[in-house]
Amino acid sequence: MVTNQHLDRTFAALADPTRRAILADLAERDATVGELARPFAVSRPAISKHLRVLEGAGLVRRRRDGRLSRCGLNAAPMREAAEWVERYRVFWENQLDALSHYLEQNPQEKEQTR
Amino acid sequence: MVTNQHLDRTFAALADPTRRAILADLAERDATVGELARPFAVSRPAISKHLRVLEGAGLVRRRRDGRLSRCGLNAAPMREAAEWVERYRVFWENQLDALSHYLEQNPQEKEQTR
DNA sequence: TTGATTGGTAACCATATGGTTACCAATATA
DNA sequence: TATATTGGTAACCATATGGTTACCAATCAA
Repeated sequence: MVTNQHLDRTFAALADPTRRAILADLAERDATVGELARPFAVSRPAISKHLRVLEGAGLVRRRRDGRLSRCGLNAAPMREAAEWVERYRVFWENQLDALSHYLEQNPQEKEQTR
Repeated sequence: MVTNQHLDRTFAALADPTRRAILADLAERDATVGELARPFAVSRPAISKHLRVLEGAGLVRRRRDGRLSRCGLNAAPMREAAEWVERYRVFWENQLDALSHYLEQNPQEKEQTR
């Protein structure tokens, strides 16, 4: 496998609803871990783990500020994920189930891979 | 949690490199399970499991044709995923990441090294 | 009809994930 | 200084994931 672990981690991070909600929060303002945890019915260690996953994917940056941990969004890794998915847009827009149709229109793009 | 299980399953399906490679294959042509398994150094049951995950996410359709199982791409579920990620484009395009956010709100700390 | 091909299921294994409670370290504050 | 707040770690648990081998059912072909 040619593993693109960046992409693995980004998609995996986005696969959890709590983590997507955390990212949505951070898109509006930086926040402390406590502020991020408040809306959720889970313990702080659980949020801490989610933040570690998000940090591992590079989507969140944490910096200690006194006893507070301030978190901020870093959307940069999403770019690659967006680009990966974008290549399939032609399929969902034109109801093309297989590339036979696609190749009729774009024979030069045959080498497209992950 | 407001769980969007569609999105959960789509992102989770995309988080595995073998599954992304299968989708890339299917973007070029419909294929049987055996054809899909050939490039990979894993057993057919493993591919079968990956296909079940992809089917569960609605990304692959399987239909039995004699003793062959023909698989086809259905990119439709990627649309929602693409839309979700798209909302963050402004962040990765304008470098509105955690650090610049933070510095906008805390200009006195600009001279700190990282 | 016999045998090879295709692909699915069963059972199992190791590891990862997402959650918990209990506790600890550091920091701010009365 | 004593205490409350913040958030991290440790240990544990249940379940999911990704892989294996062994086997089975169906179908195609000699």
